[in-house]
Formats: sequence, structure tokens, C-alpha cells
Amino acid sequence: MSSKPVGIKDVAAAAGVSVTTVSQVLNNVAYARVGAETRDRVRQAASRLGYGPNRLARALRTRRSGVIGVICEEIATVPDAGRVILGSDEAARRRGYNIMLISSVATGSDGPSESDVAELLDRKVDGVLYVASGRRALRLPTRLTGLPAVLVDADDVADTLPSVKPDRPGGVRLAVTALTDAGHTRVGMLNTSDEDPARQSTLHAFQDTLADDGLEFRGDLVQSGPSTAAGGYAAALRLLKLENPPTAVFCFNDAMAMGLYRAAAEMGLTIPGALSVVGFGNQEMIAGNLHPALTTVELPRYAMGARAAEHLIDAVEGTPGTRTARQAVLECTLVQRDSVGPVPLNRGVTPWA
Amino acid sequence: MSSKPVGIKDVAAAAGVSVTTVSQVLNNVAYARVGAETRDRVRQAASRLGYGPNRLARALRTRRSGVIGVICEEIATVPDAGRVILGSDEAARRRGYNIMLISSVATGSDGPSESDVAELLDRKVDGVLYVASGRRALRLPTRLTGLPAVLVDADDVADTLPSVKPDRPGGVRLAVTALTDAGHTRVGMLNTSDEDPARQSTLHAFQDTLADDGLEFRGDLVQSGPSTAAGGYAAALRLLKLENPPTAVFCFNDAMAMGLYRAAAEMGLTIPGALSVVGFGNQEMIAGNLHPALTTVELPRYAMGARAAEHLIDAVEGTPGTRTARQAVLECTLVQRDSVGPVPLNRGVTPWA
DNA sequence: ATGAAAGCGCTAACAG
DNA sequence: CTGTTAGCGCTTTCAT
Repeated sequence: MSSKPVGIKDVAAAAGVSVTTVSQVLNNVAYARVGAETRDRVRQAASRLGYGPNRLARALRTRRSGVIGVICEEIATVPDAGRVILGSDEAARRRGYNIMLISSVATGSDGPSESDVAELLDRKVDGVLYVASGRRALRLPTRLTGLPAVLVDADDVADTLPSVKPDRPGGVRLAVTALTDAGHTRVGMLNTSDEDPARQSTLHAFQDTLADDGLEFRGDLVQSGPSTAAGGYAAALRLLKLENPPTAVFCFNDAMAMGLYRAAAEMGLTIPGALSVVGFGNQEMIAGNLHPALTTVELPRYAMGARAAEHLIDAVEGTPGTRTARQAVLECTLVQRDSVGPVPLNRGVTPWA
Repeated sequence: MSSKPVGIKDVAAAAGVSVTTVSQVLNNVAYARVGAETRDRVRQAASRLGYGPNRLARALRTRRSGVIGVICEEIATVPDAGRVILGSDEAARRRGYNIMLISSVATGSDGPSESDVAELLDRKVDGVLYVASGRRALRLPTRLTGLPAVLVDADDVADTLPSVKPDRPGGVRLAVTALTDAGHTRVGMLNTSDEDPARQSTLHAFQDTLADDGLEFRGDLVQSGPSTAAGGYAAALRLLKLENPPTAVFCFNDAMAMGLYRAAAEMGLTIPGALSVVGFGNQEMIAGNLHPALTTVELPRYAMGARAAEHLIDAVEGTPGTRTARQAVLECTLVQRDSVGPVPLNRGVTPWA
């Protein structure tokens, strides 16, 4: 109630100079030629008064708000949406920007709605970050044209916007290799049967890794189901009841791995003694709480957010036309816990010994 | 690249009126007396040109930005932080506001840092929402004084700010009652042993509910451990190995319930056949994926965010001094799934029959 | 080496 | 009923 906002005039008065000088000193204007002693006086006055520039006024004048709009799909339901937001926020703030967050619902192949974008446009954001919930190709509002934008975990149909995504194939390679490195040669997979853009690519990466390791791919060793624990359980049962079941299983996600745990327990198979498993996604809630704790691969959510923000700000500040690399692909990491072990003695290359 | 931003002047020119008239029409200024025909002309021109007011300029002039700052602790690690943010965003946008998001780390009993608040102040937000990660009492930066603020799931030490929180005791009652309503009389509890503000209150609510249902409270029926699956497992083992174990268990959170599932499985106790369980928190990742699916109580995260935003905006727009109710307490809801059943035949009031 | 003044796009008195 | 004008707080030419 007490303190009225202190403006540039107050600082000028306190320092005994004009507002011009204050502005130039505080903004470190290159060509400004101000005496060293004056500079000090200004800076001291400013900090003594607790002066902070009114960013609204500055934005109006400079046509640069220092705000980036972040449109996030399904923020409430997507696991770890918070991580990418944290990444963008921290990267943005390091460069003097703040983020304006808009949550949206994902509808079909559409990207942000016209009205979401309109709000951001009216707020004069310097650029927009679109955080997708299901890595798919989307169509973008026409109004967005002209504003720098970058996509997180998605492409636009015109393939004209920069995007940053996780290296999913690399991630599955990490997962599968964790298994083969432990000596497993019969490795199975629990894939999703859902309509998911990652379904095919995950399977292919699985096959490729096997091939690179000189292992034969056997179609019956991949079973599918809905990507939930229940789906994983059912698929796992089919997998483990095979005449010649795998000694290790890679799962499409951690929830399916959770289902696999149950199937294994029911069949008296201990993990990792009789069966090794690795998941995907590193849902802490699942992976950290399963017993034994699940080895899985983590998507670089934080880095994706940070990198996207960096790209965006580069585009905002760079000469219009100096677009940087269109696509950034970030590495996943393997989170090693306790679900991978050596090949059980009575199983292995020669089945049922 | 093509369209230059259309301003109020363009609309005025297109409609053949002055900017004043445009402003008044578009803002529905009460006392403005403008002909109906003129209004139409203005509105049509505006929409034809795709005019949207420059919110920065408007804010500068009206001293109201229409932006609320949301400081969120631990956005990346707190489960469902996204839900409260979604709630505040949707509520805010319904009233023409947008949110500027700042993520912060939770440090001790401190609230938002001085610098986080300073950034928001410079941006001229109309108010701030502070979303805490661990419902504790916190100290607020002095600079915040004068700006409307509301706390989500926390109190300030001075107890001077409005806050909105979940009715945890009510939630516990819901959980325990689900058990007693099914006929259980020997109900146990898995409590956290962590330093957690909710530890005591959860226990008390448990006791109170039992008392209200005319049930005796027995200290040995509550076992504690770290609030993880591992902690829940260990505590559950102690509980179930009691000479006279409970037929139903209420858990501090869903992770501990997950541990209880494992303990029960190892001891050959089926859920809900031999043992009923209800969790707390509704972590979908756990509750929905356990088998059988876990009955648990859900915190009103979305509603908390929405309500907090409503409160805040009321305070922003209301006559300074017309503060509404200081505290809002929102109800939890029971999410019924498959982990609660009747009292097993061979157990019950008379133990070991 | 420093200051005066114009103006970013809008709203709100005040005139007509 | 509608138009003119003066700022909101800042940056930035242009004078001095």
C-alpha cells in the first residue's frame, strides 16, 4: 500500500541527470558516451530506489515484449509436461524472457487453435513454442505466419517450422542394448496396439538393434496390447507362455512393463533372476516404485524445452532469415535400476537345456 | 511476412469514424452514446480487418495488464501440478486474463523468491498465484505487498493472504468410510514416516473417522514408513503379520498402497477378497495400473487452480478492501475402483473364527 | 558528454 | 452523438 512504483524519472531526478542518460546507462547502449562517474551515480540511484523498468512500456516502444508464448497440449494429462515447461522457462529466463502459458486441448491433427494464437498475438509475444502431446504432424493457424515458432515433439504438415524431438530410435537402442549387453539373445518385446505414431518406429528400432547385434528377429517374440498395465499383462502372458519364451523383454512403456511384472510373478518368474526387463519413458511413479525398480529409458524432456526456447529466442533475435537448423534431435538416457540381470543358467541360446 | 499489424486507427479509417468511437464501441463503454448503425459499422470493420487490440498499449494506459503471474514450485516433480495450472489458466481466460508462468524451487519455508516476484512486478501482472508443493506455512517477499495474491495449498506465516486448499481430513474420511461402509471393523493404516505436514493430520482424521463410526482405534494397526512403495511394503509386512491383522487398510498415498499390494501378494492375500485397500492421491499412473485397480481419493487440483484464479481476479477487480473469504477449502472425491470388497468370511469381528 | 522531444497504440477526459 | 487531445513509461533520434 505504501510504495508507489518508481519510474525512470525518479531515478533521473535522484541522480541529477535526464531520463535519456538513465535509459542509456541502464541499457548499456553501445554508442552512448556517458562519463564513468555519471554512470555510477545513475546505477546507484537506480538500485537504491529499487528501480525496475516497466516492461510493458519498454515493449510498446521497442516492439519486443520479451515474452514467449508457450502453448501446451494436455498439460494436465501428459506425464512430465512440467519438465518441458520447466526447461523452457529456465532457458527463457536466462535470456531475459518470460513465458506466457496457454493450455490447449489436442484435437485431431490440428495444432494450436486460431483463438489461442490470437490471444498470444494480441499480447505481442515475440514467438511461440508449441508443446505437443502426441508426436504427430499438425496444421498450424494461418495467423501464426510471420511469428517465429518452434514445435516440441511434433512436425508441421508443411514441414517448414523448426522442431525439437527426442531420439526415440536411439532410446530404444539404448534399452535393447542394455539387454543384449547382459548376454541376452532371445529378447522379446511388448508393443502397443494403440494408434500411436511411435508404434511402428519403436518396433523398427527394436528390429534394427537386434540386427546390428547379429541377433535374429522372431515375430512371435513381439506381442502387442493397449499401452497400459492391463494390456502389458495380457501380452506378456502370451509372450511368456511361448514354447520358447524370451529371457529378456523390452517394453513400449513403463505401464506395460508393470503388467509384465505381474505376469512374471504369476508364472513364478523372478526379475531379474529368470527374466530381465527394461521399460521406456521413465515414469518415476511406476519405474521407481516397482520391485525390483525398473531399468528404463528417459526422454530428455527438460532439455527439449530448454533447447526449443533457445532456438526460438535465437530466431527472435537473429536477423530475420538467419534460421538455424530446422530439426534438433535430443538423446535419451538409460536409467539403470534393478530389472536387468544375466541370462538364467537353465535358459539361453539352447532352450530348455 | 505480409500482414502488418492492424491498429485501432485502421479500423477507425475503415469505418469512417474516430478512434475514440472505435474504442468505445469495442469496449462497450457504458456512458458512451454511439448510434446503433455506427456501432455496426465499427464492429464490422474491426472483424473484417481482423483487429485485435494491442494489449500492451492498453495495459500501459489502463494500468491493468490482464495478466496474472503464477509461481509454481517444483512444477517438474510435483504430480499433477499441471492440473492446478490448467484450472487457473482456464478460469483466468474465461475472464479475459492470461497467465505468466514462473517455476521456482521450493526452499525451506520460503515462498517465492524476491527475484521471481520482481520479474512479475516489472511485467506489471495484476496479481500473483503461488502454487506450493508442500502445504506448509511460508514467508512471502516484502515486495509482494500491495499486489493481490492467493496461495494454493499453503498458508503464509502472517496468515494474511487468502488461500485455497483441499479438504484433506474430509478426503481421509471418504477413504476410511469406503472401508467401514463395506463392513470392515478392523481397519489398519499405512502412514508416512517422512517429515510431511500431512502426516499428523492424516492420522488424526483416520482416528476421528473410526471414532465416529463407533470403531475402536488400535495403535498397532497403524504402521509407518517412507511414503514410497518400498516403505509401504515394509510397513505392510509388519501390519499383515500381526497376530490379528486388519481386513482393510487405508494408505497415506498410492505409492504406499502399491507396496501393500506386493506384501499382500507375497502372503497369498488376494485383493479385495482377503484384504481391502484404499489409497490417497489418485496417481493415475499407479492407481489405474495396479491390479486390481486401486480405489483412492482424488484431490481437487483443477478446482483449486480455478478457484484460486477466481479469487485472485475478484480481488484484482474488486474495490480494494473488499476482500472475500480468506480460506477456501475444496472437497476431495472418492474414485471407486476395484480394491474394496466385503469382509472375508473367515475373518471379521471375531478373529480367526 | 548530456538533454529535449517525439511517439509506440491505446483509453479517457473534455469539447463540440 | 462524435472528435480532439493528453498522456501511460519507456527508447531513440536529433540537438546542443
